[in-house]
Parts: sequence; C-alpha cells; structure tokens
Amino acid sequence: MAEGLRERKKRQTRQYISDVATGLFIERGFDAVTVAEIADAANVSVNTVYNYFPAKEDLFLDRSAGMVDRLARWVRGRAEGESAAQAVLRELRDEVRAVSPRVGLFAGYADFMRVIQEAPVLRSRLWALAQQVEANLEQVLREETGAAEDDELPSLMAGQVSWVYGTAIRVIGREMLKRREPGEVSREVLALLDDIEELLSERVLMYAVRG
Amino acid sequence: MAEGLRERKKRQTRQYISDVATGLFIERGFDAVTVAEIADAANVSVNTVYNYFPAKEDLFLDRSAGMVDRLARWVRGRAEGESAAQAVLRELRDEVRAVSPRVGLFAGYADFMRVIQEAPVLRSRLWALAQQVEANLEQVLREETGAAEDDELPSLMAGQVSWVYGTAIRVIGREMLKRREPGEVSREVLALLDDIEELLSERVLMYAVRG
DNA sequence: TGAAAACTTGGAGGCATTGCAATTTTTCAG
DNA sequence: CTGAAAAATTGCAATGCCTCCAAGTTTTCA
Repeated sequence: MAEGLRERKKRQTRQYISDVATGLFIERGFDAVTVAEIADAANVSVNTVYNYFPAKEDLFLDRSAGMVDRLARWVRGRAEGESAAQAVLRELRDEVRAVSPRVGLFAGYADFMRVIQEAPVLRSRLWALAQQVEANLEQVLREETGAAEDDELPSLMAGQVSWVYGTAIRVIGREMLKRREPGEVSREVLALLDDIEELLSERVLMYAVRG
Repeated sequence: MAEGLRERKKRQTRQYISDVATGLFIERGFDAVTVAEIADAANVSVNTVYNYFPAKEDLFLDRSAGMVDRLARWVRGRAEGESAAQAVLRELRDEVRAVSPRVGLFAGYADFMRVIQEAPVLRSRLWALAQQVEANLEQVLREETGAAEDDELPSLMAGQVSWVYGTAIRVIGREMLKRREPGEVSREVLALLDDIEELLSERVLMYAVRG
C-alpha cells in the first residue's frame, strides 16, 4: 500500500476529468466542446488531459471501455446445455431487470445514446470497442473448443454471438430513446429480447426465403 | 450535352487525384502521406482535393463507396426459393470465379487490404459504409415484406444478412493476404464460402451449446 | 532530508479540415 | 468572336486534435 495516495489521486483526477467532459458533451454535444474547454473546466492543462486519455473520444467512452470482457465472461460462465447466444440474452435480461427500478440510470443512458448518435467519431470508436469484445470472445471459444490456429470456426461463432449482443444493445438503445416511463421501457426491452431469441430459434433471420 | 467537356474534365481530375493518392497510400501507408503531398503529386492545390473529396479517407475508398447498393441489388434479384443469405453467397462465388483469372485484380486487392489493416481511420470508414449497405438492404426487405414502420424484423434480417456478407468479405480478405498464387486463393475462398453456407444451415454458429 | 520517480505544465509544431475572398477557366448567348 | 455569368481553382488564415520535448512540481522512499 505504499502506492496508495498517489494511485488514489490519479484515479480521482482521471474520474473527475472524465465526468466534467461527459457533462459538457451531454450539455452541448461532442463536437461543440473542445479539449481546451474541458481542461479549463477541470482545472488541469490540456497536456494532462492527454496524459490520461489518448484521444477526445476516450473521455466519453471511458466506462464503456471497461466492459470489453463482459461478453467473454458471460459466455465462459454459461450453464450446461445453454448456447452462447442464449446466455448473452439471459444476462442482458437480468441486467435490464436489475437496473429497471433505478430511473436515473435509464435517463443517463438515453443522454449517453443521444450524444453518440450525433457524433460519428464516437460511433466508430464504439464499433472499435465491439471489435475488441468480439476478439475476446473468439479467444474464449477457441480455448473452449481447442480449435486449431487456422480454424475459422471460432471466429465465425464469435462474430455471430457478438452480433446478437450488438443487435440487442441497439434495439434496447432505440427503445430507450423512444419511451419515457422506465417501467414501460423495461417491459418493451424484455419483450424485444424475447423476440430476438425466438427469431433466432426459428431461423427466420438467416433464411428469409422468397416465394 | 452542353455540360459535356466540363463534366468530363471533372471526372478525370477526380479520378486522377484518387489514383495518385491511392498509389502513395499503397507505397507508404495511409498515415505517412499528407494531403499536401497528394495535392502536390496531382498538380492541384489542397483546396481542390477537398473540393472533390470531403475527407482524406474518401481518397482511398472512392470506389468502395460505389458499392453501397450491391447487397440490396443482389437480394432483390434473388431466385425463387432462395434465401437472402444464399443469394449473397452465390453472388460472391460468381464474383470470385469471374475475377480469379485476372491476377492483377487479386494483387491489387491484397495491397488495398493491407493499407486498410494498418489505418484505423479507414477501417472505421469502411464500417460506416457497411452501415449504409445494411440500411439499403433493410429498405429492400421492408418493401418486400410490407412490414410496419415500427417492426424491427426487417432490421434484424438485414443485420443478419449483412453480417454474412461482411464475414465472407473478411475471410476472403484474410485469405488473400495469406496466399500468393491466385489459383490457390480462389480455391480456398470458394471453399470458405461453402463452409459459411454449411455452418449457417447447421445452425452451428447460433447455437454453440456447451457440454 | 534529499535524491529518484512520477506527474504536470507550457510552448512549439504538424496535420486535417474549414471558410473566405481573389483569381482563373469554362460556358454560352449575342 | 466577344464579353459577362457561372463554375472551378487557388492562397491565406484560422481552428482544433494531437505529439514531442524540456522544464518545473509533487510524491515516494531510503
């Protein structure tokens, strides 16, 4: 614990800068806020901001970055006889139910989504994060199946599962931007997750046969 | 045809700038070439470059941008009893077979992929294009099925099909970077496309059941 | 308590991108 | 063929993100 004070202070500073930045972004939009303004508002120099965050986008997506191994964790810990996609949908349902009572989180999430919607840079960055999520998942599946190095199967599987995940997140986000009352949002979202699972099992998505 | 000469000249200039830029990017990498250098090499001013291309990435992805409606076209024109995913894979196979004899295209494609691999900005941009492709496809499916405005199904279907497309493109690209002999590349790629189709029909991807 | 390590800062500069006004080129009617 | 009008090109200035570097400052620890 020799490194206690310093480490604590660093974490606080980092968090504070990110919070200030996030507030400004939500208030005025991502592009309308300069890094210089953020540094000013956080009482640090521009260079200090860059010491903590490699790029402007990271100021906003700092927390999301911590979730890159979530999917891999979910799949690794799934139950016997449960498919990867099912596990992901189940965990999402649990999360929605757990967070549902707290209105604040929902409201914050809507703001978050709105800022991202309006800034292409942020969307790209979020996609890059999704890539990492997928890579982690691929690693898990590769270990689980013991597939060979040049076997493309784990990669394809990871792609599919992370598509399910991404789609769920997207429809949830869309739903949140629509409604206002948290209870209704929660109900709609859960229904959507059920829909997705049903669609997957019916293979409807994959085989939209004409005629 | 009053606007003939001017239009022709514009198209030529545009093409020339893009070609010069592409050459430089392939030679030295995307980040190692400045817009000023490109303008110089193309005998125009920096502003002229920006008159034709909104951003540096567009210099490289100019041709790819023309393919945003390809997927929608393929699906719209699929045969009776053929699924959307099947149609996409079939068209891709046809394309590989058609282009296979011409070594030049393959070689160029490998260079193209390499440049993109090394530049995150280009990957993001390519992803943005994929988003447009997906949106177009969703529109087609929406019209075809006559789904309601708030029905999420066409969106999900489009997502799935365009995932199949993207995955195929990705594995093809990976394969191309690996091998050198065009005949072998072609054979491998066709085998991969078959694999993908088989995996889809076996539902293996979606249901990686544990235990 | 005093160096070593870690953190912060200011300044200079590179590069992408935009806006504006001046200049050149192309079109087209008379 | 000629002279505006329209369109394209250009230079210049400025903004904003981001990097590098060379001082300071603060924190750690012997």
